[in-house]
Amino acid sequence: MAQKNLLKYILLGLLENEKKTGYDLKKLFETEIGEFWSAKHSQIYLELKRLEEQGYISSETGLFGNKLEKTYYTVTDNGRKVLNEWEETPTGELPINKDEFILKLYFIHDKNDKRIQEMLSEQYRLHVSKLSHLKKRKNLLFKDEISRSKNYGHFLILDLAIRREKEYIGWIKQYLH
Amino acid sequence: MAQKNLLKYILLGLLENEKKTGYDLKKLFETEIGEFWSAKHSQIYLELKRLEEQGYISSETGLFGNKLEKTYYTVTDNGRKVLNEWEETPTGELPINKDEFILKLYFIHDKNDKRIQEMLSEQYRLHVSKLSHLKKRKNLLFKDEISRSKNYGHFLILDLAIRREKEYIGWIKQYLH
DNA sequence: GCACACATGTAACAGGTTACATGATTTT
DNA sequence: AAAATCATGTAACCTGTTACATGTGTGC
Repeated sequence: MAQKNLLKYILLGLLENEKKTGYDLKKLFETEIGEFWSAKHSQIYLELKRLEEQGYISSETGLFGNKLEKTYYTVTDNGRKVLNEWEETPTGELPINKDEFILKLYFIHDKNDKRIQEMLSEQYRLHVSKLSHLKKRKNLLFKDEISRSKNYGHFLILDLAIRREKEYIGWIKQYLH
Repeated sequence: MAQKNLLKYILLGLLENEKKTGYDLKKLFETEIGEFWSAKHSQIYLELKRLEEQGYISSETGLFGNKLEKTYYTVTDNGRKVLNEWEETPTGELPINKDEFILKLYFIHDKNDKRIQEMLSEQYRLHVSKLSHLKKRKNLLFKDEISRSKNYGHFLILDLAIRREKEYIGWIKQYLH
């Protein structure tokens, strides 16, 4: 995936309702966003620079709370415009989920190859652990109806992620003996 | 995803049992492999060159069947070695599935935002169509037990893909009104 | 004869990771 | 005092896409 620059929209989306520093954004990628997107700080800081040059965000540097020097970014009207345009554009074309485990499995031809069971066990561990993590997130963030209504999109994708993990685990169980 | 060079192993894996041309490989990415990986011919031809330089594959150019000039590639012993090493290495770390639709949804906060239903309908169409395609593939390739045993890994991942699409559709239905 | 599939390549560029760098503040 | 976290950046490099480029064989 080398060309669509979706990071741009993620940053605009994250800055939409609240000014944030590059570091704040970086941390979001380690938690919340990390479940469905990744980006390193090096890329984030560069992209922020570029977005500012393009006039989609504006920055404000200074000593906030008299401590470290920070640079806060806010979305401009122009930025809000491109974000909305993106949100309204139909996505089309399902993405290909590049999964190394799937790939390895594809190249194992023999039903009785011992590696299949080893690989399935490893995946079982990983997916059970991921499911547990996702469930905790859901409980933490979306206990009540109000929190769901406030961040409905996030609730929906978390729900999808959980269903997906359950299904994945069901599949593994079917073939793991 | 810019560094693991998994294409290398895909090419080795595809060449393992049968010599193929760059064009043959390209076509595989348009069908079979295309369901879980993508690569353009420009990248394939370059990677083949590199793999040959590194001694993992060898080539044979000529007029096969007295028609077009083609270059066939075969895996060397060295290539087979690195392929096996990769297959035996535990994959670890679940991949992040970068999905633009998921991303857009994440940034829609209001439960009653009309765009949610539009997006869900679009995804419904896409996933129903994908599911139908996958089912056809399964019927075509894995009708009987023998074909399953011969390409068991492929059968497994096709089965997973089908379950995944069904689950995805179930999720959409739950929230689409 | 024309369109399409076969067949192979190169070049420019964009997106993303790793590594290099630096310094302040907070926690142990 | 040391370690961890906060905070921001640059440079080298690799992967992968898009576009450019060229020529042959086959089916209509």
